[in-house]
Amino acid sequence: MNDMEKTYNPEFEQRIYDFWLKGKFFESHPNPDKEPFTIMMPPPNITGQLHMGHALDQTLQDILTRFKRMSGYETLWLPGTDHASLATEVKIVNTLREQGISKEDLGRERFLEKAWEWKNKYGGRIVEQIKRLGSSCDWSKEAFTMDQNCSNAVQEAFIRYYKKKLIYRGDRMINWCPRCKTALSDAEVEYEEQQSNLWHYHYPFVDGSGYITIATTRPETMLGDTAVAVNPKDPRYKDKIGKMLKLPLTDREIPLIADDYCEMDFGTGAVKITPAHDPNDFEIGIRHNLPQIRVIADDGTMNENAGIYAGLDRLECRKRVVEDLKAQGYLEKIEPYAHKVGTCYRCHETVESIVSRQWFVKMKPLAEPAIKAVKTKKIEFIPKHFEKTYFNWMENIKDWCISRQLWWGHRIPAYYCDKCGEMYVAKSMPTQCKCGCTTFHQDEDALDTWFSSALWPFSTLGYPKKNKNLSYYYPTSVLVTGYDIIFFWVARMIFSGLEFMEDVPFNEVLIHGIVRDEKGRKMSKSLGNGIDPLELIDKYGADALRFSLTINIAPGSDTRFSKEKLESCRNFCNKLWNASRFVIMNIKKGDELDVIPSRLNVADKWILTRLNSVIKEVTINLNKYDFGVAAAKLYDFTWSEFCDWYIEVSKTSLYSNDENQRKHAISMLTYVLTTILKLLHPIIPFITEEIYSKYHKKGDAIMVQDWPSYNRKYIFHKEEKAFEDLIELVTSIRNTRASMNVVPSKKIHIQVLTADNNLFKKFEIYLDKLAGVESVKYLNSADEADKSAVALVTALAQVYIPMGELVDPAKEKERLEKELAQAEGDIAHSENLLNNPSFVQRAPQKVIDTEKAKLEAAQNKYKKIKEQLDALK
RNA sequence: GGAGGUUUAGCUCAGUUGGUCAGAGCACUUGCCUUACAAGCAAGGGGUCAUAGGUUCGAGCCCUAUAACCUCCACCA
Repeated sequence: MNDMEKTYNPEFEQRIYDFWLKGKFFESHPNPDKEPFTIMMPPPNITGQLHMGHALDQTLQDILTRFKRMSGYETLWLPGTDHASLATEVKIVNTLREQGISKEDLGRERFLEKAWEWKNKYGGRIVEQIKRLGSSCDWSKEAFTMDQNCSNAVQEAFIRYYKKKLIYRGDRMINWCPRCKTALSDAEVEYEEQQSNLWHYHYPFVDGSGYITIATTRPETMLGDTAVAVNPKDPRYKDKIGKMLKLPLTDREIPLIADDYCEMDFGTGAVKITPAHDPNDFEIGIRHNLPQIRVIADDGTMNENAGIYAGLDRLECRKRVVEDLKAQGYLEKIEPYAHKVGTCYRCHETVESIVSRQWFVKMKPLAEPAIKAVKTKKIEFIPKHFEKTYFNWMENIKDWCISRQLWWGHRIPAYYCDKCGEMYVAKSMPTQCKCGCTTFHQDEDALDTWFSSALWPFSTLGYPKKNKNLSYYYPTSVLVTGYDIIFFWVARMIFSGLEFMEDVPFNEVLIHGIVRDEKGRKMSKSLGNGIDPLELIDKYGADALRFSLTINIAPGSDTRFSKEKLESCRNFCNKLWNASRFVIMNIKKGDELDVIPSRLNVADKWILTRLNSVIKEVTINLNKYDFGVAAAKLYDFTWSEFCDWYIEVSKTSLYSNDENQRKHAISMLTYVLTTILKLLHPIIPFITEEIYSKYHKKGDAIMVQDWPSYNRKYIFHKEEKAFEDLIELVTSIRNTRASMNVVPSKKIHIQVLTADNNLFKKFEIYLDKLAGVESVKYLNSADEADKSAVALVTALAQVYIPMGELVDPAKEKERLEKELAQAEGDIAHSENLLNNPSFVQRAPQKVIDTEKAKLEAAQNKYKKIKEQLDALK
């Protein structure tokens, strides 16, 4: 029966995963008799490599999925990947560049062929890596944001938005990445603090009446200035408003205008206005009807409007402009200044604000119901405080720029007449324009990746086609993700779901933190502090990694990864392995397994009561997504109660000559072990499945067993207390042995004075194994005790251990006095409370009762210790 | 400039509606190859729960300030 190795070795994980796949245990089908439980996996980028963030995200989702599956839900965890428009395109462009090819050389179609080639070759990597974690998702439904389903959904959504006038095309201020050469949404810009300068220089009035000094962080944009603005109330400039200024380094003249936007106390109070390259200036430009002069080209160099500076990179131009201003006497001072600069979230190049013709989603009408859905608790964030983050973003949202100057992605379904330029938004190219022309060209741009991700909860289920999956699984149950993509993704799924499905995409959003390194730093490529989960799995096993990511985490907070924690979890697996190995090696043919015998001893009743309590707590905590607590409870129960005490105690039965006792012990041990394995399964699926298979029918899978339920029938509070008293007694004896340096092999004899000899006799058989007690002599009174014995006072009994010369009366007296003092302290504490009238009046009866019981116990103990002390004298 | 979070043992973190809540793992000390496990067993040391007030019969837990650190959002040139 026992082919288990002595040390836990997770090499069986691959075999177990194959077993699950073969059994189709992960697959889900709409079942009207069951309630669905659905999770949509946040699709990792096809360019991605598994990192610790994925590992955490996957583990939590898998725990939920496995838990709900065992709890009787029709469980679907739908996996997939994201085409990651920008990230993938950059990757392919780089690969091509190494071969000396540019994407323009290749042309759109050939480029896309290459991209699909790349996707087919590498896009599955991350999926294989996810499988190594043990994720129990339904691979038969695996989706990709650019597969037919999702593309249909994207087209449908775009067209419906457009018809409702929620998508429009226009010239707006957008964020432009000069390296990626595409527009970016506001969410895709990351702000980084940079050390820069505030350059002060002046613009002279045309009429020769002096000059006005402005301060800027971006001198090169002055070439596109079309005004200088001051606050209308600013006394310094009040009478000069409307006058014309000469723009240095150019031959242009610009007006001095008044706008409330200008703060009087910042810089010089005067702001140069560049409507084509700054979002605020853009607004001011519109208010004052100023011309927009673009001076920066798409590639980040200065364009023809920059005169002699044309062709220079914008940063080079900055230097030259400053030099020239200085040479011509305009520059006044340069002040060091730290400010935040927007950078591209992919390549971290400084983004430029540029006025450009792009596609936008009108956000206000969409945000409103999305806010309401959370306010009315149709969607709940866990932890709740993330709702504030969500509201803050949604309430201040601006229109979403969705067009990208990329090829890899969903091409915008807009077509333009070759002759008159009339635009048609449709699923396919129109055949005839109203001008009569029959040739068209499609919009060159692709959509923001997040446009398709936003549809994920229903596009993966076949939307826009009405079908069984969609109606059964939507809305999904819970979305599990990190707080870093609340804006990118969660918020957008919410308004998209409400818009197209007329229902929320999920009922709950479980937000978890990020995995940091042992110093608390974010893991990042640039820091080089990333840890490869695959290496950890190779060395310690996926179960150990999963457990280490689960135990003691608090919802929503970041967690630090440490090797020590991982090792302790691996050790736990080893412990579980060996405890199981022990139980299994004692199973004999014909033994009844996994059943609770009809007659139970005190130890059985204790472990069953404890087990029931653990079932209850683990179930409650998993239901409220408190994985850290659930894992910790299981860790403690398995190790400190089942292994340390119950198994130890049951050895007495297993090794006895009484075959009935052995059978009884095996039934109980397998029952408790199997229950533990089930409870642990969602967290550490591989090892629990492997162990389960060792003593169950071939093909039986623990992953589809029923979740253990709390059973009131097996709650025995009296025996629970009695066994805990035994633990106290044994610990007390061990403590004495240790402090007296009695080697474990040396047996001792004890004398016992107890109120319940029968109860103690039930425990007597354990004492040899647990405390090295060879014989017990029952006393009728303390007087009969050996006078030179060490005396222990416990709830169960007074125990006298004759130690012969080993006992130093002085030391023994000291020990007893210490215990006496402690008992005195306890008594004083309780008495204080109970003598306090307001406590007795206001505290609940339950609290008062326990306090009274405490007092009584302490008084008892005090009395007995006192007797010992007196006897010593 | 707003918003949120964190602060508990040497380290990493748990502490559910205020009433055995002062805990776990690792580290540390001591003794053990006790026939499941040295990735182990047993015993132990170690914390004014950031600071100062307040509410309460009772406060890591609730309230108010303060400090330190972290994160997100925001157009101050």
